[in-house]
Amino acid sequence: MELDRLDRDIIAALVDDARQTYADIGHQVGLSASAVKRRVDRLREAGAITGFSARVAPRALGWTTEAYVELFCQGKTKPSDIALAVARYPEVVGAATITGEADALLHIRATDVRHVERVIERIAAESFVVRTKSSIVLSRLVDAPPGASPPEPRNGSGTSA
Amino acid sequence: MELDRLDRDIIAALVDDARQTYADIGHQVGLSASAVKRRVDRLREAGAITGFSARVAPRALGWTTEAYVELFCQGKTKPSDIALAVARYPEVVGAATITGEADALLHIRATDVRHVERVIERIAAESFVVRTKSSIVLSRLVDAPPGASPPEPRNGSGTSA
DNA sequence: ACTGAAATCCTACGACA
DNA sequence: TGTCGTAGGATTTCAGT
Repeated sequence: MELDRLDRDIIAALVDDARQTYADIGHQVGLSASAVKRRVDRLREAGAITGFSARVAPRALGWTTEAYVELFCQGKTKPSDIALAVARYPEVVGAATITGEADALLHIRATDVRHVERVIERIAAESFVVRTKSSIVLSRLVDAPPGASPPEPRNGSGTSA
Repeated sequence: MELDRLDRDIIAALVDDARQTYADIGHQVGLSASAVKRRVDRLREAGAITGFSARVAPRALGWTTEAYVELFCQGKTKPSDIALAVARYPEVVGAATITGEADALLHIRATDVRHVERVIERIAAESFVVRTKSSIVLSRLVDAPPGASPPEPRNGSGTSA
């Protein structure tokens, strides 16, 4: 699907605040309320906007600790095997297969360091896991909503500075 | 602040769909619409809910490639230095200082591998950066909304399986 | 075909019990 | 906390460009 700058502006506005009125968004991007709604509906149908979600402070819910865990797996472990296994852990909030020495990288949220340890212990016990290498997060520096900025790969890197 | 199960259920409902009506949420958790609104207002004021955001499919916006980059910094680099530096890059959607060999881990989203390369090149040129070690994401396995699940560290790890 | 405007329905929000 | 009443937004329809 093709997105013009109006669509991008609307998405940016909705990422910033998903409960804004269509009139407000229209005022920001220079459109009428119904025009905005039409485009939003189209963006949802096209799959560009997958839904609307509350932004939650993990700390307020008790998730005070996070960690990244590299997974080293047996020879021919399928990504889907890893996906199925780690999806069972609510503490695993992110996972991806990656290039490099490790096969996968997990992002874990837990209530404390002891909790992290328990989860890693369990994951390390999965049949396909050979070894793990974990890093506890000391302080989070950036936590940006995904896709808030426009990807215009004209010449530079997208950064004006 | 203290959160009871009703609050958690409301948050879960809002994470699932932030544009639900208060009446719908109330129906799910067993409360009236205005009671739900009162709690939501309280949760926002307390900082448990920080806002409402549209969930966007990065691919639809052109972010087809992501990578994780470990940063090795000079002796006494402050976390705030790293934060200020990487915050200038819209491609850096996540960053944290971590334990282990590396000092920080960056999460980067870009339009293609070439774009990733350019960003890493620039970040590597930052004064405090000694070395970088990057991993391109092959496939994303899990991408959970933060804090969707309840942290009840009773005995196990939170996982029933 | 896409936009702006009007009409109807429904939700949010405050007051009261 | 639940119920009620009102103001305002959401959604549909219609006309214009």
